[in-house]
Amino acid sequence: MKTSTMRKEINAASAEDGVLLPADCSAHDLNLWQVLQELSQVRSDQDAPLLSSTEHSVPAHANICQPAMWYDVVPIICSGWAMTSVILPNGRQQILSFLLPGEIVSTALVFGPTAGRLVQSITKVRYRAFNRAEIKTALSRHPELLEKFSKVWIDEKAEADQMTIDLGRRTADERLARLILRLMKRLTKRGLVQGQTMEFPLRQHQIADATGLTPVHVSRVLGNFRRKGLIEIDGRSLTVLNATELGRVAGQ
Amino acid sequence: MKTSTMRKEINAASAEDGVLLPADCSAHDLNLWQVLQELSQVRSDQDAPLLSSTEHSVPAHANICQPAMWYDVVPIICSGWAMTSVILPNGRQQILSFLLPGEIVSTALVFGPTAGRLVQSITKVRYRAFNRAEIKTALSRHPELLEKFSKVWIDEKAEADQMTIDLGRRTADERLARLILRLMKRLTKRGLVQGQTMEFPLRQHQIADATGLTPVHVSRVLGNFRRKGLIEIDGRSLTVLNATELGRVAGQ
DNA sequence: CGGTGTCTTGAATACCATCAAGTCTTGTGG
DNA sequence: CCACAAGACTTGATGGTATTCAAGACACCG
Repeated sequence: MKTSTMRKEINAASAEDGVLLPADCSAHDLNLWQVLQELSQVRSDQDAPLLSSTEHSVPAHANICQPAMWYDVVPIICSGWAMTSVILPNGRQQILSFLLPGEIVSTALVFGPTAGRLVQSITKVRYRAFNRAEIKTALSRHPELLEKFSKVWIDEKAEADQMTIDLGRRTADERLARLILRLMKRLTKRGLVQGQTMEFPLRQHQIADATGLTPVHVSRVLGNFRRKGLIEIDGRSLTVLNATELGRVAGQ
Repeated sequence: MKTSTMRKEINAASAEDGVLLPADCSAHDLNLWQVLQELSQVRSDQDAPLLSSTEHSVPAHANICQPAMWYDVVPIICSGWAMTSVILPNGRQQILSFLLPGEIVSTALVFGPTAGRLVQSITKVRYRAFNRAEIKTALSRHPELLEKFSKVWIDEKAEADQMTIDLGRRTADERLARLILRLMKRLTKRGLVQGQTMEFPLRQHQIADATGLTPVHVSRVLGNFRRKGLIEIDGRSLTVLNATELGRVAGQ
């Protein structure tokens, strides 16, 4: 639960800038933002920042990183939704993860470039690009940063495992119910859920590419959910009307 | 096709100990074994080893780690095949990864226990259990160890991503062809493939649980592969007879 | 105002699952 | 050593879930 003052901040912020972290990304410790932010302000003897970074802003549906050019850069989402995906030669696409405010594109990216991955914005996105080499050296010098990274890594791995389980062993109904519930959980941690309502900027074809289904079938299943009174989708926001039943569909 | 001498070597090695790394796990640098091995032998001033570890041996189809007890231990496979999986309440099972000689169960395990995962041996397995706290401190003190870990981490992530793509966007034929080719690639790196033949101790129901299919359908597809002259399965070893065509089925 | 992208709905089809029976192997105890 | 049970694999018949193809409604945008 959160106070009404917080709600106001979020609404004010999202009005012009899409989804924002409260207090502009730095007021919680669930992600790397805080630590990196602090380290960016620590200065060495020569008065140079320990970690340099540049801020970028891209519109919705733009590329943040392309398969071809994998610079020496580690982007962290500041506001908005993004996603990482792979496009197969035959045109099929698989979304590997959705990236929410405060999340790093991939912890593996800190240690080396990744080939073939596409990182795209879903909403308008602001992100901060750190230098890989700098993060690497900071990581071996600051144990608390490594500690923080390992936590993110564990979360990332857990998410990936859930994805694998969903795709391998669950029905379409279960996958969609779980996607909704897991996104809500992640957004809740970041203070981005109001009651049972959250921003939900995903197109159905993106949901399909994340759950291994077709857009047509996603439409059918979500239609059923709506008719059964489980959820309500209104514009670009989603409300869970019957959380217990939705949890039952998701398999507890 | 395989020569008779090659087959003999494999058989000789596997006769008593299952699949072994050449020179007992320490002769290559693709995994953590080498580094951890060396660190185990480095001794501090008090003459205590830097990293302590205990060696274990379990028969085929035994539990190495259970969901309930996730000790402060990080196991690394020394010889044999193992797997990590999750069992859902309704009895369905999803295998998250196969573990080959030299591989760590999960890099995330170094930083904290993981709930709900099952690690089981497939063949007879020898593994070495390291202490988590010791690895953690060693990791922050020895940059080359962190460097090595990050490489393993990247590989692990790449494997997990491929798994997701396979389950989400590929047909049964593609999944099975790719599983075979990727296992062969990993075994080749470890010097465990002779020509086109490798040890292949997987049961079809395990292949099914890894690829999100049913055992029945795995049987059909593998039967087709055999009839088309793509592979040959003989006892517990697999030979790729037509690598180019199998690659084509896998989608390049 | 046409064009494009998104979503919905219907009908037919494909892929894989389920059910079921049977063979063969493996292991175990009499 | 053989008999028997249990597990592993194969194959056929049938069914269900999700895909594919197709058409139409609706909103948004230049």
